[in-house]
Amino acid sequence: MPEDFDLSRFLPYVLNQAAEASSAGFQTYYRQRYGMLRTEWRVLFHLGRYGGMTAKEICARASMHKTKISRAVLALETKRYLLRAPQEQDRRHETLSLTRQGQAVYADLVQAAEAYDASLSAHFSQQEREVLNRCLEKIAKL
Amino acid sequence: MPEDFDLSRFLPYVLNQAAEASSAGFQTYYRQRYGMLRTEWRVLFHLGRYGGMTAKEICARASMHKTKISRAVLALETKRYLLRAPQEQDRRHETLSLTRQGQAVYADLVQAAEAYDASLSAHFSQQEREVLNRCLEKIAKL
DNA sequence: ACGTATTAGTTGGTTTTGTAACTAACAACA
DNA sequence: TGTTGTTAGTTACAAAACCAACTAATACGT
Repeated sequence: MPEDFDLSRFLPYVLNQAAEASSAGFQTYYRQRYGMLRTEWRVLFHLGRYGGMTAKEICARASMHKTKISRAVLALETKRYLLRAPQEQDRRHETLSLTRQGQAVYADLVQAAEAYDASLSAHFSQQEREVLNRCLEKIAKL
Repeated sequence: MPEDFDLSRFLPYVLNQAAEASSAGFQTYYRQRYGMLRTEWRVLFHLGRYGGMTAKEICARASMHKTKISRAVLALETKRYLLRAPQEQDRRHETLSLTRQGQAVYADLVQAAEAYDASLSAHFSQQEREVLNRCLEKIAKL
């Protein structure tokens, strides 16, 4: 029985392979160009897209652990891509927001991401792309 | 323009989220039960499924770096799940193969993987499952 | 007001990964 | 044979991820 188990049909395996392969190209871009890590561009994108929010909110949205976020925020702050502003009514919360420079980097990365995604999508039909997205979102929310 | 970029449509991002989410359940199983790491079960599965082969061949098939393999092989050897046999005509190559115990673990993990995959697949139609697999394999080979 | 419990975020120490340099075995060709 | 080049696999060191304990601010019950 075990003989016919096929790794290439085991969803967690294939998903990981695909995720790694698909990340490689974009990673090269933000690493070489801005010396950024995966967690860093993710935080940057959340702030760029949805505006100022706290680290906690990014945790929830991106489902990343708070220590990852904490370090990514520090790195982005050091690069002067974001600012922290402790909230008045509760100084434990700090609202994070992008600086001008951070916004510029975000804008550049967005266009790179769009171009990259387009080059990936070119391999699929409209319908495949829809099924793919629907399924992946469903899995991500498990 | 950057305002309408949607992370949840950026393939590398969603793929990573999905990959992580889908791996979690199975990971719990092999970690708790056998103290294994991701690279370790992958090596174990390659040997279990395709029989004895060298580290190099596993590298190629699984597209993992040789140092990862090297460490996983050491770990599996220490657990007495596999044996090394240097080839006579070229002692640089060593053929790796599972011990009885390794085969037993493999068999157990295969059934766990099958059950787990089935529980994931339950969320999708036959057709979705096919599209998904086809697309993922294509991406993995990029 | 005071002690206890929560919550946002950080820090420290260990584990895991990544990268580059290394060793050992072989090949090829003068 | 000896020199140079390649290849399989390992090791050492640096970068990054993981987890648990921590700090500081607030809330809540008494």
